[in-house]
Amino acid sequence: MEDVAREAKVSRALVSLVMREQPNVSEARRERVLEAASRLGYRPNAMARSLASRRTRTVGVILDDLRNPFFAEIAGGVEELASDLGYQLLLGAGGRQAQRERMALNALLEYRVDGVILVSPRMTAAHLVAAVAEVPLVVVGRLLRSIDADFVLTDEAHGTELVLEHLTGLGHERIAHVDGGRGAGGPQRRAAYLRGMKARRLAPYARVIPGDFTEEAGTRAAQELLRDSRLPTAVFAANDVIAAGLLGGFDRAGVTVPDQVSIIGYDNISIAHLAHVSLTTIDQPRTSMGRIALELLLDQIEHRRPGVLRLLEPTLVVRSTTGPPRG
Amino acid sequence: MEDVAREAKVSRALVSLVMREQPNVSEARRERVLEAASRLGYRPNAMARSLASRRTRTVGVILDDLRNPFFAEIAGGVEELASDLGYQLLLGAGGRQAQRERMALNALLEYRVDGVILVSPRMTAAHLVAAVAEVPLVVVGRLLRSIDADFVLTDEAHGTELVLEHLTGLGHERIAHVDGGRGAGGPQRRAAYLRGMKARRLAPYARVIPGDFTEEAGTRAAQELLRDSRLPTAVFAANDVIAAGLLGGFDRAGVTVPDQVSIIGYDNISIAHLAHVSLTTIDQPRTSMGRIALELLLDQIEHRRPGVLRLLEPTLVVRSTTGPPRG
DNA sequence: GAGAGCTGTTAGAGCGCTCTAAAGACCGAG
DNA sequence: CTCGGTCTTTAGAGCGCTCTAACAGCTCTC
Repeated sequence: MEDVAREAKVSRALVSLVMREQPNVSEARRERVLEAASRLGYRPNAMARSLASRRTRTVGVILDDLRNPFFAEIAGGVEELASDLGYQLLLGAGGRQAQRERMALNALLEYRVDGVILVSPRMTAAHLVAAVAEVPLVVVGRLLRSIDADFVLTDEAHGTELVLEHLTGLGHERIAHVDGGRGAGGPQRRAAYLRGMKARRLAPYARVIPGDFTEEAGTRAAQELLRDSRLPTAVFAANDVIAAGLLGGFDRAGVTVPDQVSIIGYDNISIAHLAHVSLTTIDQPRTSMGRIALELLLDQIEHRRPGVLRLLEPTLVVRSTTGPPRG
Repeated sequence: MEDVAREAKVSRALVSLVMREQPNVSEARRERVLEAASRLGYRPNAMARSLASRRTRTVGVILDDLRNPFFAEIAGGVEELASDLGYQLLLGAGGRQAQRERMALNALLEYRVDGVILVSPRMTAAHLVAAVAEVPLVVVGRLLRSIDADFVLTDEAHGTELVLEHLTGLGHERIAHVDGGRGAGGPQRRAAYLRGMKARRLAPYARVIPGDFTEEAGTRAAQELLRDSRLPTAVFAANDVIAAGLLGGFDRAGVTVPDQVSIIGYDNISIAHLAHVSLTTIDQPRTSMGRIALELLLDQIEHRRPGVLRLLEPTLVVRSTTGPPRG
């Protein structure tokens, strides 16, 4: 910067003003500075800028694992908007362990990110409270009323209702559910399923098969269901990956979908739309979730304010794995 | 830091030594400093540290799009190792546009990342040359002999040979190829396919259907093949997504896989292993590619040295979409 | 033509660290 | 007791920027 100032025969301060595109710089000098900068191949040092201005123009994102498309798609939404707005993304993965998650968060805080987006965090509420005291925070996919942060959620109850409406609309009554265990959304979907079945006077047909959001859980669930004398006419999987497992399990047993059993997933991850899978499912707008999370975060960075809850509506995507019941 | 020094009754310099875990600090003082730091909730400022030490302990990763599982999995590999080694990840996406890619790179350079990993970059060789002059660079999935950077590649020719060996081993001769256009790996796979067919005296049966690494390309290719009087007995898709499109297209036309036609993909992205898809394919070790890229980068950061080329071997994964030819 | 009120420019302190060089503490050897 | 050597600690100068306050040079008003 020193060199640019000398080259353009102005003060360092003026170079700074030009680089930050501040008003009240005469056109003549602005050009002289810009020209000198490009002649010298000057590249501003964001570290120094951050140190002096106490603003890094970076945001941190912490998620479970990039290899899980659900998380990658949320990160994709954040990235897209961030780069448009000139923010830089610092990424950390927690690998489903609260411990690693906290370490990743600490690392981000050392870099003085302007804000943090936590996607389905596993850490305890106490740790989240501590974090909120240090940095603007947006939590995606998990709600904690005790914490004054922003939350981005989809309406799991509504999504589950859409599932049940769709299936009962087709005439299904014996609807089983493969649940997702304690991961984000799992308990809510199970509870909403049980509530919905009861409300429809289908409680006697309700059946929850324990799972954990993995394909194997789906495969196992298919085997378990096949052991019974009579298959349910429809199965509601807690996510698409479980549904894919079910699809495979039934396929191998010669059970056709949707002729003998309907299958519906949740999330609408990219595999769901593949023509060959063509899974009926509930769409969670992952990219939007990421984008909205960042919007809230930046707003929070600008003006500290009470936490906000953004509830997004999931939608039903009907494809080929559901149809009317047979028998 | 000032406060910690005062609290522990030592100099700032000593606090710095302790925080960096340098040797030659007496046990007594080290503990006094550590205790003072935790009492004050001191968190080192990585920006200031980076500014003073001229090392940021961050690496930049630039890829097309996080929503593409192939890229997300490579990034996942980088992230995993980075967090183990105490490096922070700055992420940028180029969205398949050379222009955006360059902007993302510039942004990373302002943050003075210690090194950059470029995954299947689209920018011109000239821009890469310029980048290499400024920062240690590792390029994944693209080779440019004129550039003195590190490269991580898989052996596309070998992978394609594995495909042809597998198919001809099953007895196939009429093997078509749906190609990937100009994206990374596409031209290499097509060329190797044509070479391999010729070497096996199957050149008359060689047939390339133009595509572009998308599912639609696969669907269209299926339609095109179905218009012919006679189907090939096997189709080699330039990647798994194309293969999925083929699968769907044939499925809808009532053509069974692998009974009437075998299908083989490339990449082994996560959908490929799903029981219901069960795609025979070539595995590219994405996570390792990311990890190795980072290893090379860090090594390059330590000691500047001539560029290195790391060629990884792809492997064949036989699942259910290939079988012997019929008719 | 003096003062107020602009706009455009600058000096210089400071952001929170690292790093070099030098000083201080402590040891055994002479 | 002094000296050289090793180990530990410290002062202080940066790292490359921003930001405040002040200043210079205007125009406008009365």
